Amino acid sequence: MKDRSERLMAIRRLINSINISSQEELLSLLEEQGFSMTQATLSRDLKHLRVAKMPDNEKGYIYMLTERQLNAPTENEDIPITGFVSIDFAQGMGIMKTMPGHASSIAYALDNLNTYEIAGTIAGDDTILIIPRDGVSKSDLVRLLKTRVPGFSKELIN
Amino acid sequence: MKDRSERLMAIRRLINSINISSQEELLSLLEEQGFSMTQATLSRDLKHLRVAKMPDNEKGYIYMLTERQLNAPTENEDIPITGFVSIDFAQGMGIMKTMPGHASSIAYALDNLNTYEIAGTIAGDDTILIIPRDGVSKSDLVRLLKTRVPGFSKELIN
DNA sequence: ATAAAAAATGTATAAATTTGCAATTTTATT
DNA sequence: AATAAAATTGCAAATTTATACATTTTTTAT
Repeated sequence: MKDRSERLMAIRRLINSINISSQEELLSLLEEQGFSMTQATLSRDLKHLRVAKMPDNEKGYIYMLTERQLNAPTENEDIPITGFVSIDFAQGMGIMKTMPGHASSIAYALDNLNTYEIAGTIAGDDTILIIPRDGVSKSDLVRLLKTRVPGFSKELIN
Repeated sequence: MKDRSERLMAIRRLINSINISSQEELLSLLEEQGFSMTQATLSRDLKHLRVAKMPDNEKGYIYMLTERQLNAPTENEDIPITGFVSIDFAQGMGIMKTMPGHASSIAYALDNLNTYEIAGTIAGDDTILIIPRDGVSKSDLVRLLKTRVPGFSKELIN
């Protein structure tokens, strides 16, 4: 069985690319991709991802990613980020190490995720300070990264 | 009993100002305001208004106006429009008569409703051509105006 | 004004979604 | 590695929402 973060990422992708009108429908799609779970878990996942359900002319009701809606102009795809080395946590903040010179481009990509959890970032040359919003825990942040950043894995966490 | 358009407008206002998590809850609020209806009708109203339900940290789930979300930068309040005289329909389009010189400001306000139904407007001096999107009927348009434009009443329709 | 057509609504029910609880799995700590 | 703490999940039940159908109301056309 694949892991939860992969599943959350898959859910985002599906909702972004297909108009889906029920959890049962989404569940089938996920099962086709090798995920195994119950509808109850899916309900919790959708809540976690802040997925909204809205009326739609064609399909009656469809699921939508809400971060995207909130930032209409910019496309909000999962941004490919390369060059990070590791991440650490201290003082309630994330300290991400990158390859030399890569910090600002990665920080830019992180900013563009336009996610609730990250209040802001500050980039030097090979280090990024990630400032989480109040109430956001280390594990929230880790989960976010695993969910939104392809290639991000737990091996990078110190 | 008040009429449907008033009710739709009231629903918009409530959803905009309060975080509401269920139709039953909204139903009570509406009843306090003198509306009388069943949950089934409310469900249909919400679908009609394209109201989405999305996860929320505080209340679990809340209803949201989706037009607003889609146009984050501009606030999307009901815009007070004064100076219109009457509206007519021909060739599938709306022809709105206004007081002299008022056409362009009203057209501007209409554009800023950012509503699905209206594809665009063209304003002269005292006449506005309202071009509905394909598939939008005269009554859809009338309902929209009654719903979004305070003071708009059926007496103005020719 | 009357008939025909379209729209709106309630009732009852079906469908969809959320959640409490207990159990399992994962993560952190000593 | 062992234990404690936290997170994830399934199951079943409760809650919430949508809708088929019949009926009433409103609109449109004659």
